[in-house]
Amino acid sequence: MLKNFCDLLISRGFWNQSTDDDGIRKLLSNTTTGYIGFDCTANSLHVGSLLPLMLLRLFQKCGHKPIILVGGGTTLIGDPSGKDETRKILSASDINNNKENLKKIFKKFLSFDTTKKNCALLVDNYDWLSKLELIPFLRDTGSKFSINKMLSLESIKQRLKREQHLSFLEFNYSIFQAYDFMILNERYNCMIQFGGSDQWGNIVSGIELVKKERNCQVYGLTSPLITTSSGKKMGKTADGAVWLSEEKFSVKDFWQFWRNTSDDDVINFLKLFTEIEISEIEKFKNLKGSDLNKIKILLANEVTSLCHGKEKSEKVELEAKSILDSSEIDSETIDSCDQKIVIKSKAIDNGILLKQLLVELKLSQSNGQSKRLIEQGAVKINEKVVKEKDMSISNKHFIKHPQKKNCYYLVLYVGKKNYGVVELIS
RNA sequence: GGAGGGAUGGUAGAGUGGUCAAAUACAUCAGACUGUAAAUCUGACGGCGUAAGCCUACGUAGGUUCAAAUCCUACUCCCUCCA
Repeated sequence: MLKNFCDLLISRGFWNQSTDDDGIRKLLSNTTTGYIGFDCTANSLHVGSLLPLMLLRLFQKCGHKPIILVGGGTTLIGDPSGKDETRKILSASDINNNKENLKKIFKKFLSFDTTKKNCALLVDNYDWLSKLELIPFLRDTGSKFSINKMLSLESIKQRLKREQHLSFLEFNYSIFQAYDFMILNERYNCMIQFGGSDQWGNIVSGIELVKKERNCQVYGLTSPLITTSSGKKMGKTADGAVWLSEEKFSVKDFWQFWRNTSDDDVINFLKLFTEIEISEIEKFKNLKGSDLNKIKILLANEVTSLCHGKEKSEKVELEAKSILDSSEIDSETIDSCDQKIVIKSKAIDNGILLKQLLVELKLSQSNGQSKRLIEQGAVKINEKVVKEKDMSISNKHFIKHPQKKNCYYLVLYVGKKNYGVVELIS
């Protein structure tokens, strides 16, 4: 059992705003139940959702009971919070599929071991939202909401102010979220809701509803929205999000994502996304330059282990080392490289164009791009920069595999971090 | 129901008959410097082709024209305002 949850949250940077500081401290001095809602708009979560996951994990470690609510019902509506545009409405089967995939991720962070009293619980608001009937719902619950108040919710206000479209469907979102809280309170005695700071309005609505409807004081706590030091929303790269599931984002890239954290974020990220003791992290605070750079490896290892398992994390760390630090690539890296093709030596008797090879290895999108990359000095064959854009590769470029007999290979680099292996068989 | 505005490359956003593969910015990619960071500087940034060049692209389908992102017609979608 860990120490006080509140202090833990504050010291690690999870605490943004609460509805009642003292009340929450008091509540959390005994074991209690809390929840966070997740949309299932995608079939995986990205690093943006890592923060709430870590928060729930801590919550559970402190002995409390976490509930994960997946928004099977609310996803049919779409939350206007923090969005300029109407969200896409998904089909029920998509949502179901997404839900299944999300479960796999949750299991990595929370214990669902039912023999324990505080095992995590996964619920879907579709279970109750889908059963609602409009007229009774409007009478019982709708009457508790004031339009005047709803219009002043930040998420709604923003949309109206900018004269952006807001459908009635979306307008109802916060009512449903409030209703969720009420149901969870009723069924599981759920006392606190967590969420990102953009969820504040929705959380408060829920608290008010529970108060009115069930005469019970519940609480809310938000965590800050994490932006990188350069002010961008975290976890969005150019190609899209940094996903937590391997199928959508390779472990290698995931590790690299954390490895490349900018200096100013390292300490924060260690606090938020790893379980390294805070006292330990404090020691890193004064590090600069290459010393700080080394800490990023620790960060990458920790987060990757948590999300993908220690084994995979260690493997990619090793891989990273061998690509960059040594001129010789170890045999394991050659064998396990994701970007690898095997060709028959006969097939290249007359040579094969380097630019085509790059495309086949997915190191380049097109021959044209290959050419440009070569011209810019980005392409290396076995560590040697090649600038001849129409170069042809033949048997003589291949080198002997350090262990396997009769096996020849070739390593192609594009830039410093991307590489692919071509294996030659007779 | 009525009136108006709009749809351009990953995004934002110029362009309103030929010089447009389409300004500019951001993003991205590569190179240099470093520490696999940030900042900065340099270059690239539709496809095919060694190249000349060819092909495909400005919401969709037609049309006018020697020539269309640009003009006309129909359609689809989006937005705003009034009721």
